[in-house]
Amino acid sequence: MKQTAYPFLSELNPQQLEAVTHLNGPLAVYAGAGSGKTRVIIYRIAFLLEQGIPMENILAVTFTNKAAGEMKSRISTLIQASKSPKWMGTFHSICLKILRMEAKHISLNSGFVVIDEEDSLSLIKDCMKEMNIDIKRINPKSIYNAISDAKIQMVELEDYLKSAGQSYFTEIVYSIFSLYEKRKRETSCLDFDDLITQTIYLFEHHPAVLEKYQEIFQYILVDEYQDINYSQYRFLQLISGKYNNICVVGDDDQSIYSFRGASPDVMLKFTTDFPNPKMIKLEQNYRCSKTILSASNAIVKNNHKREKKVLWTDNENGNPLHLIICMNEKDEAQKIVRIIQEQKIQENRSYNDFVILYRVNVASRNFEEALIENGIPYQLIGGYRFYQRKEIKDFLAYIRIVFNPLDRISINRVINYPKRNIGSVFIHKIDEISVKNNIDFLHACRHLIKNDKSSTRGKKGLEEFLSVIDYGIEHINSQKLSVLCENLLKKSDMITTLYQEYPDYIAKEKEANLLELITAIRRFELEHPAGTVQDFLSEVALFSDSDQFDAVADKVTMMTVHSVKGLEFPIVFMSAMEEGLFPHYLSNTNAEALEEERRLCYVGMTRAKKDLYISYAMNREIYGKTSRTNSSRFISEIPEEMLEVVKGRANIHSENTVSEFFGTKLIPKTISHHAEIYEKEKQIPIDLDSIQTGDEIDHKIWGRGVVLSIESVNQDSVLRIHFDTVGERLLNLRFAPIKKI
DNA sequence: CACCTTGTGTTTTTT
DNA sequence: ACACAAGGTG
Repeated sequence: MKQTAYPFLSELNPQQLEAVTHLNGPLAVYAGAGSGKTRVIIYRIAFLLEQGIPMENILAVTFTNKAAGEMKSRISTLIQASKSPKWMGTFHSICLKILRMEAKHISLNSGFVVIDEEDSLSLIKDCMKEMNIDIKRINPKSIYNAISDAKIQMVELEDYLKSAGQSYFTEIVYSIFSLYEKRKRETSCLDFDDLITQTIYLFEHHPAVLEKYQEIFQYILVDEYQDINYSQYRFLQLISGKYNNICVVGDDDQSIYSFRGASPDVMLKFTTDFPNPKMIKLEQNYRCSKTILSASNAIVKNNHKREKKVLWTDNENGNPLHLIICMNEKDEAQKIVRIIQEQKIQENRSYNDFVILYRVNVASRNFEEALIENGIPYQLIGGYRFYQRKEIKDFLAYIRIVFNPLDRISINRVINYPKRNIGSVFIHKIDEISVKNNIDFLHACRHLIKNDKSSTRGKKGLEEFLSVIDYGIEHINSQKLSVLCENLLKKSDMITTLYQEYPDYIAKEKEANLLELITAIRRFELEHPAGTVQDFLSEVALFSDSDQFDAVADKVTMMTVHSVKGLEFPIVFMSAMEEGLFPHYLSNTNAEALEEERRLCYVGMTRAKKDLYISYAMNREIYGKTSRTNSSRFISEIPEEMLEVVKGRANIHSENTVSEFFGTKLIPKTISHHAEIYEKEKQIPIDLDSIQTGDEIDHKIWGRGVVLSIESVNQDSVLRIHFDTVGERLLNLRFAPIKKI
C-alpha cells in the first residue's frame, strides 16, 4: 500500500477504515443500519483507484440503477475526475451489458429484447390458452413464479421435472415452461431471470469468455449482499474465480427479498463460500437517535435466525417514538397530514424531511388524497410505474415491433389497439397462414392482405396496422429515434383514441405521459449518442420505482417499506401497522416469513433519523370491506417507555362511533395505550366554535398569544395570532396545539 | 366483431 | 374495490 495520505480516510472509523483499505482477498462487511455502508463502498472504490487500479477493472453491483447512478456521481466528486466507473449497476444491467456483447457465442440475437414481468405473464397466458389450459383453474402467476424459481435455482428446463418432482402441477408447469421458452427464443426475447442465467450459461460453456471477464473484474464490490439469490451468487463465484478480490457488504437483518429468491443465509455462508475471507463488522450507527435505534433493536432481536450484533450510537436520546391511534384509514391519513403541516411550521421542516411508509402499495391511496386535499406536494414511488402504464406500454409495443418484427407479445398487444376490428378469430386465421406457410406472423399478415380477395372490416384494419409498422420500418435508418417515435405516435392514432376512450382530464394526463416518453427518448439520445433502440428499451424494462425518487425536491415522499431500503429521512411515518397488513397475512403462516416481516419492520424504523411515528387504524377498509383490526404485534414488541401516544382530535367526519373505539381487539400490551388515548381524545384542547378575535390563548410551544383575526380557508379556520415570543403567526385551528386562557 | 352484463377471483414486497 | 374473463346480444 502506498504511504500517501488520503484526506478522505481520516473521516472513517477504525472498522470502516479497515474495510476500505483491505486490498486483496474476499472481504465480508457486516454493516448494520446507518453504519456508513455506502460511504465504505464509495471510499473503497476511491481507495482502489488511488492504488492505481484502473476504473474499468472494478465492478460494483448495486441493488437499484439509482443507487448505481448516485455512486457514480459521488465517486466522481470524491476523486475529482469526470470519468465514472464503467461496470456499475444492478446484476441485471451488468449481465445485460455482457450479453449484448457476447450474444453470438450462445446463438442469441444481440438485438434481443428484455421483457418485463407483465410481458412474461401475458406470454404465459398466451401459451396456456394455446395449450387449452384453463386460466381460471391454474393461476398464470403461479406458473410464472414456478418458472422464475427454477431459473433462480439454475434448474434447466430438461431437469425441471427431476428437480421439482413429478406431480400434476409440475407436469403442467413443465409443458408451459417449454412452450414459453420456445416462444421467447423464436422472438428473441429474454425475461428478467434469463439475463442472469444466460450469462452464467455463457460463462459455463465458454471458458475463454469467462476468463476474459475474470480478467476484467479484478475487484468486485457487492452492495446489499443479503438480498442476492442463488443465480446471482453463482455469477459472482464465476467472475471472482481468478482474483478472488470480492468485497460484499450487507446486513442479514435487512434481508427482505426472500420472495425473490434471496436467502438471509447467503450472508452467513460467505465465510465458507470464498477462501480465507476477512470479516468486518460495522456496528456504530450514525443515523438514528438512541431511542429509535434501541426500539428497532428491541424488535429485530426477536428473530432467531441472525448473526448476533449490537448496534450502538453516539447520537442523542431524542424523542420517544410516537404512536398515532386512528379511527380508520381516512383518520390516519388526516392525522399524519396534520402532523406534517404542524412540524413544517413549528420545527421549520421542509417537505422532503418526511416519508410515509406502508407495507402494501394500495395503502398509498388515502395519503395521496389527503395530501392533495391539503395542497401538500408529494412524490409517490412505486404503484403505477411510469414505464408500466398502459398507454406507455402500448406505444412502446409499436416501437418494439418496428425494431423486432418477430415480437409477438407486442403485436398481440396493439394489433387491435386502437380498435381495428381484428379479433381473436381473425388472429387465429393469420396464425394458420403463418403455420401453413412457415412464415412469421407479420409476414402472414402481408400474405393475407395480398392473397385474400375478400374485403372484411378486419382486413382493412390489418392494412392500417401494417401501414403504421411499415412506416416505422421504412424510416428506421433515415430518422432519429425520437423523431421516428413522434411520427409513429401520430401515425398510430393513439392520442385521438385516448380522447375517445377516456374523459378529457384522464386522456390529457395520458397524452402528457406519452409526450414525456418522447422527451425521455430525446434525453436518452443526448446521454447515449451511440445507444441503440434496444438499449433504450432494455433500460426502460429495467427501470425501477426507486429510480425515480428525488431526494432534493421539496416534497413529502410516499413509498413501500421495501423501496425505502437504503434511504434515510429525518421523520418517518410507518403507517397501517396492523395485524394482517404488517405483518402481512400471507406471511403469517410460517415462522421464516414472519421473521422477514420483522426485518422489514426493522428496515423501515431504522430509516428515521429524528422522529419515528407509528400509526394504525382500528377500522380499515381493505379489498372492498371494512373490518376491525388488531394493532401489529411489532408495536407491542417496542418497550412501552419508548412509546408515546400522540394526542389529537379524532376525525370529526369519521363514521365510527366512540363505542366502536373499544370494540377493537387489542394485543394485550397496547391496551393501556388505548385507554390512555381515549381519555386524551376526550380532552380536546380547544373548541372549534368558541374562539373569537381578541381571545388570549396558550400555545404548546410559543406560549401566550392574542388572536388577531379568523379567516376561513377551504373548510378550515386559519387564525392570525400575535405571540409574545415569536410575533405574528398563522395557525390552522384544526390542529394548532393551543388552549384558550 | 364490439359492446355490455355478469360473474368470478384476486389482492405483498421488485429486478 | 377492482380487474379480468366469459357469455350473450346487436
